[in-house]
Amino acid sequence: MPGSPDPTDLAATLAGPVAEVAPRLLGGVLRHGDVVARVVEVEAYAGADDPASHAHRGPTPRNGVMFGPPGRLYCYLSHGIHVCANVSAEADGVPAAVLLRAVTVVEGDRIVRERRGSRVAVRDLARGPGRLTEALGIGLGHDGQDLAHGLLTLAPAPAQVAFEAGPRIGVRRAADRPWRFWVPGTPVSSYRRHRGADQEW
DNA sequence: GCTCCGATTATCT
DNA sequence: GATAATCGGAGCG
Repeated sequence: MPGSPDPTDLAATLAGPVAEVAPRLLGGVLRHGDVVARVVEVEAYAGADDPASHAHRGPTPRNGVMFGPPGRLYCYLSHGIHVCANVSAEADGVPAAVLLRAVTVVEGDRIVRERRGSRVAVRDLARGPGRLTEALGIGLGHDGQDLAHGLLTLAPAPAQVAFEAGPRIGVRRAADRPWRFWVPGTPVSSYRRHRGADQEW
């Protein structure tokens, strides 16, 4: 169907410059089996021009998905223990990804509780990239998965939701680049500057 | 090989 | 607010 692009087409939604398309994922629906959650916080990571990005120095075995087509899941292990989940962006061959930092659980609360613990505060169920993947049951085995079909999917919101922007959390380089986006009034991470963060911009 | 160091989190003061 | 835990990658020689 020619004309205006389908806003619910994940790959088309993510095909543009990552800092522009990242906030479009806010309000989107992330689903893994019976667990459904709404995306409320993301960060944009680009390629050679973004020194904070894994793809900054070119492709490696780990970051390969960032160089592939948009709409795939890029999973990596952080600090030896935490899995972080990203969605690849920009055209096939151009490295970029959107880090999923926080979601709010819409359905499947019981399953999430089994994974995260019954005593965890509601606001901490999936606030933070490591907690998010634990809550959704996302692991390194999901690296490279197409999020348009299957058990694990991401459906963009039909229309852009209101959002705010600020610097990315915990990055040493390009520390002032305002590439974190979140939905006001939802539980998101509190900002932490990296110790000895570079000046840039 | 070998070293350095996190796109984090839980726990402490 | 500050810091330890923890280990796979990336960078370098």
